[in-house]
Amino acid sequence: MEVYNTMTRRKETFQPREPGKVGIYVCGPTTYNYIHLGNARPLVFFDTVRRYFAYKGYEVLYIQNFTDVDDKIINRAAQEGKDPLELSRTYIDEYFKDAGALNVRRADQHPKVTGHMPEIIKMVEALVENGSAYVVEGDVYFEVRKFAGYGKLSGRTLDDLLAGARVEVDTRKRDPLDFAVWKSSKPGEPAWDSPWGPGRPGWHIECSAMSLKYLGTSFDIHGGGFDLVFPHHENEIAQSEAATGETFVRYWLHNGFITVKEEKMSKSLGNFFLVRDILAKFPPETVRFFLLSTHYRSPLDFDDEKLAAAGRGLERIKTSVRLLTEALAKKTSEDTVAVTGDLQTAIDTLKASFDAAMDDDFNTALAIGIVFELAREANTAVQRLGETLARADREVLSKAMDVFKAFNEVLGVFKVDSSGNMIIESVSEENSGLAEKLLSLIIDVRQEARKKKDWGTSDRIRDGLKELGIVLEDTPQGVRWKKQG
RNA sequence: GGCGACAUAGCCAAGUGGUAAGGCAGAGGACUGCAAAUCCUCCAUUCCCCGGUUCAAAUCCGGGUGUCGCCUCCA
Repeated sequence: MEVYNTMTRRKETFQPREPGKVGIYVCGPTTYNYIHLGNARPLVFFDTVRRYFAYKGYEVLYIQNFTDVDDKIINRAAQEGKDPLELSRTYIDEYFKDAGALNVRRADQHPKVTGHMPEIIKMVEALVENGSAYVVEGDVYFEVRKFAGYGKLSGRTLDDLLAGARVEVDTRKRDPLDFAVWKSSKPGEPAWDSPWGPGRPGWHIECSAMSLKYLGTSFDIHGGGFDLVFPHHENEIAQSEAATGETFVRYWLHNGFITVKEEKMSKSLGNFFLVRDILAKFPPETVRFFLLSTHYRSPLDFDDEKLAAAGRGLERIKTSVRLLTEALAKKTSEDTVAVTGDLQTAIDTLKASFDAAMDDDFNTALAIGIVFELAREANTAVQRLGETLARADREVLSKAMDVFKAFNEVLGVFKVDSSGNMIIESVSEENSGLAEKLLSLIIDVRQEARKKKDWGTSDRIRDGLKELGIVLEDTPQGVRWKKQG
């Protein structure tokens, strides 16, 4: 398995710290707003990474934090006249709603800054004690010149960084690039007691303290968006390695940006789209599918048209799963002549290709191409079937279904019900019972009209239902209906 | 100013030396009462431009052009 490591800027063979196990830490959101699509990309991507490791048989420990104390939260709370900690609690709840809709599994732990003050303070103390950090009037700064490797992740030297620096001059700092690991608090701000007086952690230190707590030193994978490379991850490395004397992380993975009209989607540009607003217009499967349809390190341009095109593609895959389900519901015949031989041959090849694609730095775009090929092979096979199903064919089709399920286990596009089947219909409302009965009544009436070749009535019903989002398909086996994807 | 990434059909997109995956859209055909769905066929002699290396380059090297990003909060 090969992964692209930002630290070395090339693909490397993945070798876990401990065989058969993988520890992953992903930087989660600072909770002062609903998440936007740019935030959703790393969530969905790293959820897929985690799923793939599990699929490969690894024991995965997956940690994603919430930064729930921070200047941005404090400012936002002040604007709204709310308590900062209350504000972040609210957005953490909302985060889980959006992430859950996108079928992102909960991490094994979701540590919060507020729950880890002792660990953070202890780490700051260690940095002060060994001379990596210094105290000024209740603030504690990390001294970048004391850490020889500073800049190794972002590939820049201190002088490079200084040359273009737009940092405000703070005469209390020994170097303009020194950064706060502990900040003294102003009256009214959330504060915790520390050896340096009341204050709160600087940005960066929480991820170091929490990842080390749950994963230990030299853990396997640390992930996040490319914009975290500098300064966030660079500073995490400096702090962590200065404190522990050991390599912080083995592999650094960073996802590219979502763009809008080719420009980065970001809060400061104001061109962001909230996940919940997008979900009001598109099914969550489509959004997840769209996010995975491009390699994670490439930029992904968002607009409604592109999302709609992704949705139409996804419809093909849904249809194929539906056709397979219907075929498997047929009665078994004693026929010994199998007609699905080609599918049989294709399955193993496609499965191997899928794994190879994912093994190559999580190439979900290629992997999705393979899912489409499986769909075509399965559709072709299903088309050759008669009224009943030979045993051999049943075996092949159910194997094909299993492969679809395995692919979905990794990509996570469709939610899965309690018996492990993919949920491909977006129906299942509470009152769907009545709705379905009404629908089947209407379909019966239409069938009677069709028998009488009353095409006027028949088409009027079909067109009318289409306007309501119900698509009817007349097949030799009867009428099939589905909700418009 | 410093550093870096990318440039493949109408659109999206994979492909790091061996002769252009896949999807959307489009055209034709099979099937259908008509549709829809599905299947089949077609849709880049060519991968931003110019040089070079090589038997062979979208893929490597040099130069150019363009777009984007980081250096400040951001996923």
